[in-house]
Formats: sequence, C-alpha cells, structure tokens
Amino acid sequence: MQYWLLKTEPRGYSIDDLKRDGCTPWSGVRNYQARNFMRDGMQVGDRVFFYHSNVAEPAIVGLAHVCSEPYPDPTAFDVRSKYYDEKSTRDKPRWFLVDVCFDTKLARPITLKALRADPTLGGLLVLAPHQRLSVMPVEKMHGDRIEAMSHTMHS
DNA sequence: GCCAACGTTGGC
DNA sequence: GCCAACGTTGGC
Repeated sequence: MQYWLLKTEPRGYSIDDLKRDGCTPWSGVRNYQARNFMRDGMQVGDRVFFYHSNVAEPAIVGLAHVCSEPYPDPTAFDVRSKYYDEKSTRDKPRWFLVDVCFDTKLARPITLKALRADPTLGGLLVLAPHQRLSVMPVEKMHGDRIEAMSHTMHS
C-alpha cells in the first residue's frame, strides 16, 4: 500500500463531487511525471489524500483510495474533449489514469499551512516550492502522520 | 491578478 | 539536440 496526493481545483472537480459520484476516473492528467506515477506506481487499495489547490486556503479536504488498475485515459481519444490528444491512440495510448473512490470528507480540512507547520512532514512533496505535479507520492511515514492528523480533524 | 518556476514546443 | 518563446501552475 502506497499513499498518494491528488491535486484538484475545486471549481473543476471537488471533494463534494467525488462524494456525490462515489468513484471517478481521474482523467485529464497531461503531465508525463504524473502519468508515470499513475501508470507505473498506483495499485488498487492505495490511499489518496484529496487536495484542493488554487483556492484561498489550499488544503487536504478528504480521503480516497485507488479503485482500479491503471488504464488508458479515454478522454485522450475523444475529439470533443478538451483533453483530446491526437498523438494518443488506442493502439499506442499516451495517457493513463486510475479510478478514485471516495472515503471521507474531512470535517476540518488539513490546510497547507498546517502541513507546513508540522515538523514531522519535512520533505513532503506538496510543500516543496513550485511543486506543480497534480499526482504525487507521499512517503509512508508522512502519510501515516497525515492520517493521524485527519482523525484529530474529525473531532 | 502577480509572477516565479517549470514543462512543452518548434525552429534551427 | 539546443534553447528561446510560450503556456501553465498555484501560492500568495
């Protein structure tokens, strides 16, 4: 089991959307490093920290998990999709994704500020300056700590 | 909405 | 395969 952090802009797709949908294909990732993490690293059951970016208070707002094997991103084949990529074909797909399933929405989000303030979270990728990856791995030690924080956030 | 940093593109 | 230009990201 591996921990991951998935970034999303809530105006596009939020934790409430995931709660409503239950599961969703994490489509539209068009960055090779992020793709590699999904295609080569993700396994069913991996835990996901669901992060809202580009908002007044960036924060981990929910917990989710990976609920499918990696598979080609169908939006890359769809000419009407804004994620269409003519270089990705069904024979040689370029973009991959996994399905993500809702677990919980945190009663109190773990803000970026709170993550930064925690001395045990040094080296957490999302804290690195100008870290733009929308899919990033989280070390077990850090993930365990964030999970523990999420439990406190419930009370 | 600013802007630094990063990824991608494409001419050479 | 270099590298300048361009677009995007995302915290502030």
